[in-house]
Amino acid sequence: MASKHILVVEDEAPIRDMIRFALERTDFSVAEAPDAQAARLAIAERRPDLVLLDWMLPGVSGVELAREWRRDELTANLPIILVTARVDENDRVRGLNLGADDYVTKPFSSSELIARVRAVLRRSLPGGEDETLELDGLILDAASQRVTVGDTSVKLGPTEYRLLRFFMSNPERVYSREQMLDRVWGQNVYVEERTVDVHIRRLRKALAPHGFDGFIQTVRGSGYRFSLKPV
Amino acid sequence: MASKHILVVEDEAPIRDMIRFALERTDFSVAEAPDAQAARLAIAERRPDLVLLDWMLPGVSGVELAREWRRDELTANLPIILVTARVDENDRVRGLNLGADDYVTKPFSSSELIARVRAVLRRSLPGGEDETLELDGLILDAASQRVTVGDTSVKLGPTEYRLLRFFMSNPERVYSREQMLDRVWGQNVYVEERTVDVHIRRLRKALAPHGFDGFIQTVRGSGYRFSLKPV
DNA sequence: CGCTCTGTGTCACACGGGTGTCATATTGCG
DNA sequence: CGCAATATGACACCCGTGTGACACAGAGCG
Repeated sequence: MASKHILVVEDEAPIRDMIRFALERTDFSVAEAPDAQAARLAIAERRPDLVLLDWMLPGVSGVELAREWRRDELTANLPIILVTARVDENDRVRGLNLGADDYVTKPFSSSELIARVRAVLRRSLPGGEDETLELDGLILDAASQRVTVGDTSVKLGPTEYRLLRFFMSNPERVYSREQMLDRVWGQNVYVEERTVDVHIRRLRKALAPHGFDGFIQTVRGSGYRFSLKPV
Repeated sequence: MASKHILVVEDEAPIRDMIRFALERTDFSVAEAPDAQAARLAIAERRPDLVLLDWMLPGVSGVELAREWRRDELTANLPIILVTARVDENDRVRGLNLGADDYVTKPFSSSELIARVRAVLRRSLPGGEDETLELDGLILDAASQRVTVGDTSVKLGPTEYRLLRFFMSNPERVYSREQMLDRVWGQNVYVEERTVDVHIRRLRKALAPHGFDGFIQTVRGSGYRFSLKPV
């Protein structure tokens, strides 16, 4: 397959070089940007499959940049791995809560970096692009981030959307709450497992008027499953 | 909750004991092997959910063993964590390249070990492989945790499901109540042996409408057996 | 700057079903 | 027949899940 393109946004040249070296050795294609402005240009020029984003940047910080991208429809589901020297737990939580897919703290080994990059890419692969999923009349259009059934649209929050997207990409399969947190919320997030229940309920509630709530099934003691077959 | 089974391949007894202690305290089920040959036997006897493999072993080294497993279709995606005293980055890369899922260097703390074990297990599917077992029309799909016969699905509680899964993975063989408690309930659990009888009955009752209850046979004085041949 | 609105995570509580244990009936074997 | 092992039904407890409410943080807007 064509090698994945990765954008490295990092102001310190030595670290940037180290990352580039590690990535290129593993056969990734790499673009670099020292600051937010350069990063915007780089993205416009060639859309990367993943962004390695330094938390601390001169001028517009990595956090702000990430939030900016998350708001824009075009870049909303661009996989982002935050790179930071901070170890503060609060920062970690904040970073992940704004939608980063993973989090790497300096110093890190190149093998760790590669592993995380691979993991995130692997997860975002199915349906990472503007794929539109359709299951039994339920249509999820990734390009417009919209879910419709027939001609009426289903109103979903961002998390519910990602949850449904995950389910529709992986139907007929049981996932534990932990796995769902990993793949829908992002790796290394610390949120209560029971939070999943709440979002499951919200998703069910949103799907109920259209009769699709039965597809989300509880597997007691294990987790949840998205299935076309009734219980 | 059936605990995960972990095989520890390590020639130095003190280290092996330390690892075993740390794992068992965290409620993992542990098997040990001091060398490659013993490891092969242990895997044949009971397939582990994960292997902790020492790099340096007398005779056939851990690296060779890992490569051997990776070649065999049956063990190709068995999660492996390499344990080693080496810190050379080249070795690390070699280890990961031959398919190890993670890498621990001695000396390591038991908490680090546990963390890595958990992380690797989390990535692999719940219940090990997503194999689907089929015996004479009775289908058990591990991915969706569903049991079907024809197009109707069989309603099972969690314990009955695990029990049936155990039986279908090991048919034509008698197991004592004690063995079944170990493998289905998980070791370190204290429940009455008679409890097995009750769950056997529940499983039979669930399978009866489909005519599969005869497969679960009582072996008086020994235990139970799952067999396609009638008594 | 302050307001509202929306989305999110966490908690408390309710409830239903799963689970283990016992008492009793039944079966198998010497 | 007598004893031991197993089958079965009943039952109480408790864990896992559903659900509503709430606090909090950002975004948008005047």
